[in-house]
Amino acid sequence: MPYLLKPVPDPEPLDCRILTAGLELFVDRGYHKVSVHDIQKRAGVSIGSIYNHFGGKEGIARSLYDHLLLELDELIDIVWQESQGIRARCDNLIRRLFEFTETHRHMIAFVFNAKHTEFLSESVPLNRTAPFTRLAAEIAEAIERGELRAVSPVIAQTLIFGSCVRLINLRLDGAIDQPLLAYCDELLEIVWRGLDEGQASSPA
Amino acid sequence: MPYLLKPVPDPEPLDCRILTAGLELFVDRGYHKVSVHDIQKRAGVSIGSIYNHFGGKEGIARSLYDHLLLELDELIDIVWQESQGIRARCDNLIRRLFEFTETHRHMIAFVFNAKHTEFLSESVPLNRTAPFTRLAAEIAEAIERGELRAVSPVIAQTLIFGSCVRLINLRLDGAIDQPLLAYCDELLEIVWRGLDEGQASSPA
DNA sequence: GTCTATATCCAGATAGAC
DNA sequence: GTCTATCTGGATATAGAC
Repeated sequence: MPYLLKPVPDPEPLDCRILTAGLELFVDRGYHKVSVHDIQKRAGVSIGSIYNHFGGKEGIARSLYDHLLLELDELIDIVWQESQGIRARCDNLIRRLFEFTETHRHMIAFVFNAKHTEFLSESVPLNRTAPFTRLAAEIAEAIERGELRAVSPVIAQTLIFGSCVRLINLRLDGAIDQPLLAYCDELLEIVWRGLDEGQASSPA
Repeated sequence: MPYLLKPVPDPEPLDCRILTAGLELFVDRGYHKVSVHDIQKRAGVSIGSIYNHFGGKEGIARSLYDHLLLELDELIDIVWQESQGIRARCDNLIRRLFEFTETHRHMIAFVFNAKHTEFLSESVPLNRTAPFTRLAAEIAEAIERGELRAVSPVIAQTLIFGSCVRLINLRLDGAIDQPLLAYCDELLEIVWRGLDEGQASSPA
């Protein structure tokens, strides 16, 4: 199982191998161009095992989706404990996401660079999942508290995380050559310049 | 043929019916969940005709992609003639894109809300197509001329069009209830506040 | 639980009449 | 050029041995 936050256990169990194989193939080729046989082959297990564990291709994708969203939620927990104030917290989170984009490419790509509604029947769209609604709520509350300018929450969310996700997309699509961290400070400075209460300043 | 800028001819020719049917089905169900038979049925033509005109399903998608990008490029022509200065031009363009999102949903969705690399073999990724590289170049030049703050071009592009595209995505995914025009002024004000040379001001 | 071999289905593509 | 009928490949899913 592809862990974003925890180390992978050593003699990797069968279901982890299946998930890892699926993740890599889905991201590299696109979900619809991957067959169960491809996954079976790469994972080094039989078709029977795949159907036993996950019930088929979509089951693998759904398991990956659920798992990675859970890890994202845990990441937010960590970040929210580490930092205080909406700005520092968002900075921290975005910086980590940019890092993970380089170090855990497949996982970030599966979450941010795929259209899940096209292969997960009845899946909640990404922006209604727990981590995303949570971030949306945090930003809305920060606006109410006066930590950010009094703008529409949806606009603030778009500016802050939309631009972050957009950069991740561009990087994963090969449109940006440098690691995203190279742009992190600049991006955040501009975003907060647009959204900060008070005038454009940049306290760390 | 689904025209973004011109009216549709009245006794709609056969190849237009095919393209329109394909566009609607691709957007509503997702490319991979549409069969040539579905398109044939909805367009009211035979399979043979589809293969004659477009060579198959992918041919339809490619034709749509090429055509819509061309129309987007023409739209930029129009906008660039109508307005002067990077800010007014971007405002104008974004406003029109937001309008089209309401009035020409399928076309906007096909261009901005689909992963073309997943079904068009060897297709240029969206951000390397003519209209997008053109916009990127315009922004980079505006920065050089001093019309915008001296930031990395890729960041400025992300802020301006990334946030615009992101809002379109959210709207098309049903995450935003109001027409995007309701947010247009607010979005642009914040974006330019972050990017304008001189201090945050808002000349119409 | 894991495997191989096999069945079933359906999408993409073609052939050939009109 | 347009149509119907048909072929073929490949994917999902299952059956049944081990």
